[in-house]
Amino acid sequence: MQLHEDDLKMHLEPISSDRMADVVEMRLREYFKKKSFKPGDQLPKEIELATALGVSRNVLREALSRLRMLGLVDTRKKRGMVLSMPDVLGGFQRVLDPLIMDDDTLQDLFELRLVLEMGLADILFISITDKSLRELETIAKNEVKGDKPIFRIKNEIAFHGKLYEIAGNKTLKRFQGMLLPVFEYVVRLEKEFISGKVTHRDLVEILKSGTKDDFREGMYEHLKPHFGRLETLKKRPTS
Amino acid sequence: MQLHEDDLKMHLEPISSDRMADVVEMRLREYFKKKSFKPGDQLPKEIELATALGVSRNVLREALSRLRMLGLVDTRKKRGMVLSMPDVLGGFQRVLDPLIMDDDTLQDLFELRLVLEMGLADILFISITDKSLRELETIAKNEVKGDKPIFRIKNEIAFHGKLYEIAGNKTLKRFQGMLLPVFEYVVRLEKEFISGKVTHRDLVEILKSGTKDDFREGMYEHLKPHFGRLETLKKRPTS
DNA sequence: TGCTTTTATATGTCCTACATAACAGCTTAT
DNA sequence: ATAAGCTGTTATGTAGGACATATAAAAGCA
Repeated sequence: MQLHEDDLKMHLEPISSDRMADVVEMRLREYFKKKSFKPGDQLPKEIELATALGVSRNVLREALSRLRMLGLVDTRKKRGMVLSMPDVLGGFQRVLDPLIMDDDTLQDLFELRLVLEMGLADILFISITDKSLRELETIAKNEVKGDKPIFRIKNEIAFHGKLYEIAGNKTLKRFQGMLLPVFEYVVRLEKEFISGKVTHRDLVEILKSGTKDDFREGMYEHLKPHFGRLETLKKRPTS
Repeated sequence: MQLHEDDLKMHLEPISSDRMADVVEMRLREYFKKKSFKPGDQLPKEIELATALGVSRNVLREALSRLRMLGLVDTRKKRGMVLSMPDVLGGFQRVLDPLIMDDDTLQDLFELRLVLEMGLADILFISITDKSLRELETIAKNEVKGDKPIFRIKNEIAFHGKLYEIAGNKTLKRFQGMLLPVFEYVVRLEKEFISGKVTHRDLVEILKSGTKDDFREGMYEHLKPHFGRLETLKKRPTS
């Protein structure tokens, strides 16, 4: 039944949600694509677009405002509009508030973080250098111990963020940084934080002299409490 | 010189990009948070918000249009506005066009997909059942062989998508589905596609009787050409 | 009480007007 | 002749009013 519903949603989009701005936004995006505009290219003026689409400048501007928000178009007075390179994570960031997400999505993002951490190993081992390893070690050794959540979050962001940085992937680093608060939120919902047996310092040691598989195993142990939680959750049919 | 520029960017944010709609959007989001509105809660009327913020209804509506796009607010005539649960991936999806991304981001997303595939193993092994394994096998066995890219993409989406489905993570499945076209775009840019030695059917066999580590190794081999490409890319300083 | 009609109201759309920034072309001073 | 300054043009940014439309709530009716 659930699958059937999803299938319906996939093929049958809700008909005209009655908002012109929605349609205009879509049409504009299609237009840009069809004309294969590239970043930097000049776009027609507002009035031209509005009349061409048969809507008021007002509605057009509502749609443009969206595209501007996403960084897809850039507008300056007199100079007109140009297509530009959007920030891929911008739209994601604006919506990532744990308080306004449904539980399933919250759970999905929780798992997403685990997937990222576990999957990072391969790229990490390709990119790591002695220098970056030393920097990581410094971070791990400077960690402030204490039960206070603020410290733990700071440590987590610093250490794991550094891992992504070493992997040389700015987008991934930002992504993970955005995901962490959600992750912490879920953890705190459930129960008191139980730390894994493998610490950040242990992970550094593994990186120094261990293999890729060792690291994966270490990371798994580091995240073990969370995986444990998953196991009890996934086995029994949710909702 | 490049580093100097980055340093400047870090400390000197561009001053007020001058658009009221940007400010209003931010202020509204702050307001919702401060009042700790939850999905379903009624929001003030447009006019009230506009006068409170000291802007025209026009500007306010531009900001609201953005929030509506993200699914953050829902508006109906007469009924007013209510806060609602946004689609976390909606904003991401709207921006995911390989043609308008810079090369670094493209590369980052390419790697992201690899990370996801490699990191999925743990959750996969927690969630997999006999039934889903049979379904996966059916997909792998029905694959149409042929050099045509269309078939390859379809197979990839079907098979790997099923993996995420088995993992029981709808968000992740959607996410991966959105990432795949970007991935394929990068692959096709580089050179002719070289298939890994481990096929989808092999992966199914591993899932049947192998361990988690076996599966990871298999997946790595399946994606080997891409990892190989990464290695040559990451070793030499990129730009 | 239960159904229908009316009314009030908040959003959706359009229009006009003017402010503002930036470019282009001209003028002027050295 | 070149550089500096002035001026008009132009496209976006903002404001405010007007009306359409859907719909919740109230009033009217059986």
